[in-house]
Amino acid sequence: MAMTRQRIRNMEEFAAISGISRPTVSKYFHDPESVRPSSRQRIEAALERYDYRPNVFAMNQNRKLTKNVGIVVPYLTDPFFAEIARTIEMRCVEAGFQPSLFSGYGSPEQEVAILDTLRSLKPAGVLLAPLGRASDKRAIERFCAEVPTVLFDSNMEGIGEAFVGSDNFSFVMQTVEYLCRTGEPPSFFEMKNPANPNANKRRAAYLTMMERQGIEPHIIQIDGTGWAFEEIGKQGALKVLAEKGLRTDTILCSNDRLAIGFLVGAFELGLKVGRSKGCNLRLASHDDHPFSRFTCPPLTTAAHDYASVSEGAVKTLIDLIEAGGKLPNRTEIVYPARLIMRESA
Amino acid sequence: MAMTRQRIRNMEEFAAISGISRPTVSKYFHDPESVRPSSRQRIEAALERYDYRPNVFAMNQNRKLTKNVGIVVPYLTDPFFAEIARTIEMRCVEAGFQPSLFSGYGSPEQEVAILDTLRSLKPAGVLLAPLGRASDKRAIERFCAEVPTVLFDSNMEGIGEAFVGSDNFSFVMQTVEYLCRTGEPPSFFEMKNPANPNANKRRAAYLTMMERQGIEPHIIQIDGTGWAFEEIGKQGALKVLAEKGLRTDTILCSNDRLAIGFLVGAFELGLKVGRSKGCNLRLASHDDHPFSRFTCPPLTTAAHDYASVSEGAVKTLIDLIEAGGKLPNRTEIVYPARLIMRESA
DNA sequence: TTCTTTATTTTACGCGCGTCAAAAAAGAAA
DNA sequence: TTTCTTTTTTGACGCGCGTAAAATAAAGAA
Repeated sequence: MAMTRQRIRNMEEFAAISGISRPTVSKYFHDPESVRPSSRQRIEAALERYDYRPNVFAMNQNRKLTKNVGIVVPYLTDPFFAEIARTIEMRCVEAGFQPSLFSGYGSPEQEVAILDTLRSLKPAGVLLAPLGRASDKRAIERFCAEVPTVLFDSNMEGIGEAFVGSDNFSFVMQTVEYLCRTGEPPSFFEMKNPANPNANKRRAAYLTMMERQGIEPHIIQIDGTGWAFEEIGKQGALKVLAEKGLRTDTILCSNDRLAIGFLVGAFELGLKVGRSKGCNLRLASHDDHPFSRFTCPPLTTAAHDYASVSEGAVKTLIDLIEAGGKLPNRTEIVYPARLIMRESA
Repeated sequence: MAMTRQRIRNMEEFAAISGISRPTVSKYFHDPESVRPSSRQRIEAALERYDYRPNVFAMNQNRKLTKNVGIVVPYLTDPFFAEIARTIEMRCVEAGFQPSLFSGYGSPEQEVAILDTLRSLKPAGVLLAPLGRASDKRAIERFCAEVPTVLFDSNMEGIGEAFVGSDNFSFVMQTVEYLCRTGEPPSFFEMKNPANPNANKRRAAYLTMMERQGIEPHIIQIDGTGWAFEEIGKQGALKVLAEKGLRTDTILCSNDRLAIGFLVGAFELGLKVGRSKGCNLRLASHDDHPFSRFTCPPLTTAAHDYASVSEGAVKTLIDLIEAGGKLPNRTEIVYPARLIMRESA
């Protein structure tokens, strides 16, 4: 029990109390094995009596290589990003780094403000999931030139030392193949102006897949801006269903959040979604959003390999850091999706 | 366009370039109005040519009162906390503070680690939503004694300078009253060992409300630990419904996440939830979780006054900071809930 | 026991900036 | 123009810690 007989203000005070010089104490905190056992004992004895922890930010002030890692996501309120941020954070901690999490909540200005703050943090490296189209590319490029950065989730050509994400084609390939095999071919449901580059790749993949199967593609693009995807999906569904704008009974949403909204729209109109008999619609989607298993019906979707992406991203970043911040050539790692069949399709 | 002809490393370099002494530049960044117009012009001219930003962490190193604010939530992957963190963050930025967001993801050890990191940040104040029962009360108490802290969402008696949250009784009062008035009285559905103190208050409120109406209360407590409330709710629903453990057709969940799980369980068993004719169950809940309007059917729930809570928390913290970190007596502000009638009940 | 060699510790300085007291400049009054 | 005030600016030091080089202690060889 580290009792506080007296508050220790800094390493100097703590060193005085433990009877060791401050630099040695500093070495101890950097690596307890690096000091003589006798010193170590005295330090640890003092640590028992007075609880003291070095100031992380003062540590990084003058350190060549810090243990800080910045994690930047576009929108933390989206459980998809929250979940991937969580796993990445935990892996960073396991690897002995101290992660700091940031979200710009959809604002490009906030995004560059975060990068500026991050510079002050002198991170050993940064894991950045950029906003996408709305991002200030110049600012991000400049940042990546200064700080070892690995992009994840959404790629920006040539920016950052590496990219780790999911293989969008693999997502769409599996869902389209599954839907075509087990029923009518799907229409593709998406936002007209998606902010995220993955959306474009998924559309392209849909077109390719339909062409391969010799089926005329059908894309439904709905209006809406911002990050309220569920609401956008719902409104889109109400509109499309009212206009009878469907060609088949099967819909493939670009992502789960749109699908979640679509489900509500369909529900409101009294339509039954599912693959069983008596259902009016089949609905599938992509991402395996944390909530997609708790919708009614649960969503059939192509799942990110969350574990691999987060592990891969952190591993790539650590390699990058150990390589001194530069990689011989920009690597792109993408993990395939896994089809998850639930009730909705 | 701040072009970088030459990277500015620190304020010294920047001061040299702009032809002003460093301390004056420092003053400028603290308050541009505080320096002579001629100096200001020269600084801003230099700012146009060389983009430089002071190191935030070095700034705070030696500052009497920083502009840092720490925000700590128990589980950021829960959209409820993500949403409240987002609004709080934005209000802090508006008020001229720099928020840093932390989540312990349910781990008490992580929670105290975060508090230790926060000490290093020398925050002007901290907004803390503690884990609850699992928290290391001693550690939190010590922290609050050192750093001006306002608790939010979940209260801990006597800890922190103030508490801002929602009035649990108001939540339950409204849902119980509504359910009783429009149909059969509800059974109360909750976890057996809730980690969050709000859960206990809600149970107590349910008992009080039922007593007032002269109706025998009926509480269903389900097993489960951790933060996977939806799954717990689903399993609980499957069990309760299979055992026909309901007394009426109406269920009131302690919180929306349990309710979301309950909905899936009911769906799986082919039960229709809703207030319209032909439905088997009515289900209501508390929180107005961001997803509760996108469930099928959308959830009837008592909504947190998100805006008031976040505004009140930030305002209280700023008052606390301006009062020098101590308030004459510990204040507790709770905002009433607002009943939101949707399809589920 | 004495001299090397090597492992530790200490000395001294730096990181990027805040802040106070002293000095200089600007402005007002004479 | 000179003198006195009132800003501004600047010099000097400190924050809490990292780190290279110098000094010391421990260990081994002679």
